[in-house]
Amino acid sequence: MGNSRITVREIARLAGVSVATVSRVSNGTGQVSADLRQRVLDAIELHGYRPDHLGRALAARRHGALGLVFPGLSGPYFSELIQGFESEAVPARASVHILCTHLREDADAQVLEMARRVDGIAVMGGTISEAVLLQLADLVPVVVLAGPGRDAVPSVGVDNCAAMGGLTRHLLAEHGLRDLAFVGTPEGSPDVSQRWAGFLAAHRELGLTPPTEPVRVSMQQPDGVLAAEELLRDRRPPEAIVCANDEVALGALVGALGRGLRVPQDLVITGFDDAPMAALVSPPLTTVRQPVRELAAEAARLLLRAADGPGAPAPDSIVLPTELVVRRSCGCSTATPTGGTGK
Amino acid sequence: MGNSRITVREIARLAGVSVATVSRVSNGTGQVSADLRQRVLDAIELHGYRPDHLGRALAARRHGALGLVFPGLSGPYFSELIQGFESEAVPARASVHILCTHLREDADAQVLEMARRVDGIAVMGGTISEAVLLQLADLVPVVVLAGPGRDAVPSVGVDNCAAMGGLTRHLLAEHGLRDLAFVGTPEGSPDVSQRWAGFLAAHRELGLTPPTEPVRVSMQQPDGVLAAEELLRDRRPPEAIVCANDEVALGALVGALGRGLRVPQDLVITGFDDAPMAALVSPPLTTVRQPVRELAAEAARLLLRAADGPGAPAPDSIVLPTELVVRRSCGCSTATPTGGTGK
DNA sequence: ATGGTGCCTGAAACCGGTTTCTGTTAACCG
DNA sequence: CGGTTAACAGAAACCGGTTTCAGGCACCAT
Repeated sequence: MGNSRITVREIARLAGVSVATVSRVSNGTGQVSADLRQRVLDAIELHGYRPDHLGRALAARRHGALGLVFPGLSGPYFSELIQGFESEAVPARASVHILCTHLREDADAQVLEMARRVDGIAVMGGTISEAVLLQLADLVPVVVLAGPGRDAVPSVGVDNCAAMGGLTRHLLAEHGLRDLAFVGTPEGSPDVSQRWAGFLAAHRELGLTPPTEPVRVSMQQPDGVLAAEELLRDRRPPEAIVCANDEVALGALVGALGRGLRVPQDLVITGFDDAPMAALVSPPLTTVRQPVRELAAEAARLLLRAADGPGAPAPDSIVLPTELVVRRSCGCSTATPTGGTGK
Repeated sequence: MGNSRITVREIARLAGVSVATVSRVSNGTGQVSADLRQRVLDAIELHGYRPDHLGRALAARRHGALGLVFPGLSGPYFSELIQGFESEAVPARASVHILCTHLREDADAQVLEMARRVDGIAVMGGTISEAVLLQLADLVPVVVLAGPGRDAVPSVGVDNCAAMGGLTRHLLAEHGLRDLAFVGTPEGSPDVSQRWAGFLAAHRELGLTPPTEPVRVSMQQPDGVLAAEELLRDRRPPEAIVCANDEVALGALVGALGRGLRVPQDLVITGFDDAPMAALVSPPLTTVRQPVRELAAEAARLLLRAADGPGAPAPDSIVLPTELVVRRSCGCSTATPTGGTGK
């Protein structure tokens, strides 16, 4: 490991100035004569001085870091999320702490612990209890990602209910399908809960009877395979499988193809998210595009702003638009006009 | 946002003791009489005092955080990696900073910046240049994950070359296949590079001629679909597609099934990693199991130890064993004896 | 010459903890 | 009872920066 740390006082001594002057030069704040500035810069350069992050953070009472909390990361969704978040955080010189609670029991304690190390936290909806969320919001600016906000906690998300409603209507009205299964666990996250609600609402709007229960599985690709097997083993399989996200849909697709079924002729499958794979599988997946990156970027922006000015940061909730992406897995032959479901 | 911060001095004043005593109580260090201890604990409890992380970190000259750097996160591999890393870091009360360089140009600067905020960094092999790696190692303990170490930089990984050699031999010798394609970009990461080397070596051992070039694609599922299409469009498609990881293999499988081919009768496909999906698709994927979680956990342990005692931390490199997992996608009818390829 | 103004500069206080060092007190021992 | 020792408590220094505050100085107008 390298040379021991060099401090401001060290540089000050070497340049024959005060620490205040060194600080002013290294931050570009305040006025310093050209002469001294150069002496200081030379000393800094010569000894490779870099101000210590901790000292600086302590003085500024600011960590220069944002936190991101979600249940567990898997799949393209979280990848996009993190990238969107970083795209805002990094230019603001804030590092990103990630915590996946992954159903651990001590998740609450860990989130609270994180609150003491960052300037703001974005929490995926449904990750922590409401009580802890409020407790958290009392410590540090918080925004809920893809979930409902609270009084003092703004949220960033999309209108899942409307989006899934649009997709479901497409299947019911334009394709005349009647026997739809929904795969996903509404209790698992607000996202899925709203999508299930939209699925039900679309049925009722058209005077149809939706299935009473969703097929409850977790949200990853392997779970889609399992769901497909469960549904197709049935003596009376559904006409369509409406999946709560693309990953499950891809799993279902693999499961269906593996059983020798043709999609969409024998079975219609739809997803949600418009992951990169969705366009590439055959048949390409009908789904709903969600601006995940923008969602996360928006959350980061909100947090940075709140961390900057503690003055009435207007905890508005933000809803970004989605877009129905019609491809072939629903039975459409070619790209039909895709309708935006914004807000 | 909550009440303004309470400090040690505040608690000390309220409890009628010195700050030293408060510190001793809140850390459990040193001796404090039962009387004073109780007074302090009461004050702490009453005002909900939690020592400030920055102040503490500054005094300890230690961030209480580890960094994890990789090119970009996608798929189950990184998910496992992060979880393994966290499984060691969190109990040690260290938070995890994540940086995905994702081919950004300023990646070097960002990694260096991260070095000033953490006590140690694990870098995925091939993420940053060797020069920067050495520079980094001069600032903070570093370990290379899944890639070659340097003199002063220990590494944690598996013997990819031997593992892929074993898999390739299985296809060549036991299944009598002759025309194998390799999908993956050796230049992209040390991992793939070694797997390609193992693929070539197995051919030569058996006196066979390997293909001269791999099919160069990126390592995600959509890329596997593309690779399959490219290979199968050929007038003389290969007998088997050996993929550099499971994600690409799953993509290839989807691509092949989508074209109406039967696996393994018409085409053999193998993966690498043993992702959860690998066992669930049909046919289940023959692959190599890598202890990703343990790899990451080992890296975290190494870093924590190095951060603790700067005294000669023995930068040993660690190689964990892999296991050939034979399933049906290679043509084996049932689970045959699986041979461990350890070290 | 005098007073006012603005630019630089450095001493010192501050951020919020930990730790050393010194001093007091009580216990224990011969 | 005198002396050594251990336990305990607090003042002050320290970690490495930033920022306030006051002073010195040159320049200008009166």
